[in-house]
Amino acid sequence: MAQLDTIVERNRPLTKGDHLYRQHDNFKSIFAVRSGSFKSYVLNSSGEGRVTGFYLPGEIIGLDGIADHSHANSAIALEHASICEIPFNQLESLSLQLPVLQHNFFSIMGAEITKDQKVHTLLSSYSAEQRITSFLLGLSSRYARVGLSATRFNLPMTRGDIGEYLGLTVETVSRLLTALQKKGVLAVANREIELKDIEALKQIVGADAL
Amino acid sequence: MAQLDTIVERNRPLTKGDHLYRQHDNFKSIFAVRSGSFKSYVLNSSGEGRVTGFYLPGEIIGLDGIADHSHANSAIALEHASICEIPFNQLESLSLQLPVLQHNFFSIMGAEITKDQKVHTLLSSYSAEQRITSFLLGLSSRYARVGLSATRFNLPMTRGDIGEYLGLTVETVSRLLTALQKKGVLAVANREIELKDIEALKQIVGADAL
DNA sequence: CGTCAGTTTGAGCGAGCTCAACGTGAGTGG
DNA sequence: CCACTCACGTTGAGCTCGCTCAAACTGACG
Repeated sequence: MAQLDTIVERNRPLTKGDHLYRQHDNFKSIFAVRSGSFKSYVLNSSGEGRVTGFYLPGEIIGLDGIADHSHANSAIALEHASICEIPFNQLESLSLQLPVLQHNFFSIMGAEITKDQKVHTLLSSYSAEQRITSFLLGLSSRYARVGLSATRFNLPMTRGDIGEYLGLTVETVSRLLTALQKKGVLAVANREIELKDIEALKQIVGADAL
Repeated sequence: MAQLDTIVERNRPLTKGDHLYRQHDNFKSIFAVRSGSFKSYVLNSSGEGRVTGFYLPGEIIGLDGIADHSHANSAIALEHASICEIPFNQLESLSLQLPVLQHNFFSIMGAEITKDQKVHTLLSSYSAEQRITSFLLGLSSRYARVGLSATRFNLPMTRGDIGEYLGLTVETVSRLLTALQKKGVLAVANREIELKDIEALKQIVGADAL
């Protein structure tokens, strides 16, 4: 892993609104989020965007460019953030020498595929309430994975971003957050959220959590 | 590529309803579809399934098991089918020796990720009519890729399967196929379909085709 | 302290779902 | 070869969840 370290470039910090790359950009590197958060999105012909993913510390962003050497999404910082840039061709070369690295990278891509398929199920069969709940539980465990609180965290994205990601409107997202708060299972004030009853939230999603 | 050939196992043919693997099965191999077609699906706790993908000749199935060495989906043959089985650990070993193979496999996984993200956009922002249309155009170009007709082909899956995949009910799928037929852009009889006006279909989906 | 993006709340509407009934064709057994 | 069956498909009628449109509120930042 020390060898991986040699090819990683620690880039300058990014600030809210900075693009990491844009749709159709030439693909050169993947990025590991060190701090802060990003969203990826696509623009349709009428100029409106759809959010395709959120990326938190410890997660990998940019895999959408591997297939055809050009990014399918744009990626933008949601707040102050820093990243590690990993040039893809160097990663490939090094993977030929380090079986563990190759194996890990296959796993990372496999995990992305599995995650996307779960989102597919979520979008094709869950109600609005289940989508929001599942989304919040997902954020919770992703924050927990990097040692942050699983019950109290900040939403780095807007209600609109959440809506685009989950296939809902801003209004629906807002209304449901209020409704869940009235149920007492969570408390939300602006971007700050506290999950007060994880078990109840899991029950809303159904036995099969995301 | 001749070396890849040495690790591929050409399995016995499968018939409609045969499982290639089941959810939670230990992951051992990925499969290339040689003929016929498959669907992958997950069962939720209440026993109902959601289709997560369709696999046609020339496509790779089983990538959902790479991440945690266990399949996230079940895969079942929709008709008589044959496959090539590629043991994954052998593929990994060989990839260490053949840079081209490693590169190609990264590309294949990257393509799967890009495809899944397009489905995400489809499910989160398209109307029922756009979903069906986009789905049919997708099938069309996938059949064309292996030398079959892009305008006339058989639907190997049921209306129910299509509905589960697209997040619609059987009734909606059926109604929309009838409606599209009345518009004159396609003709459908049972499983046989003819796309009569590809341009019109693309227009329904919008400028950004899937 | 004004501005503007983001958020909330309300009222009405409609796309797609639910429930129900009927049609159809491929496979099976007599 | 026909009758039966059962999964699959179609069509209709009514309802509901989430969308649309509209208006007001909040807070961050210049």
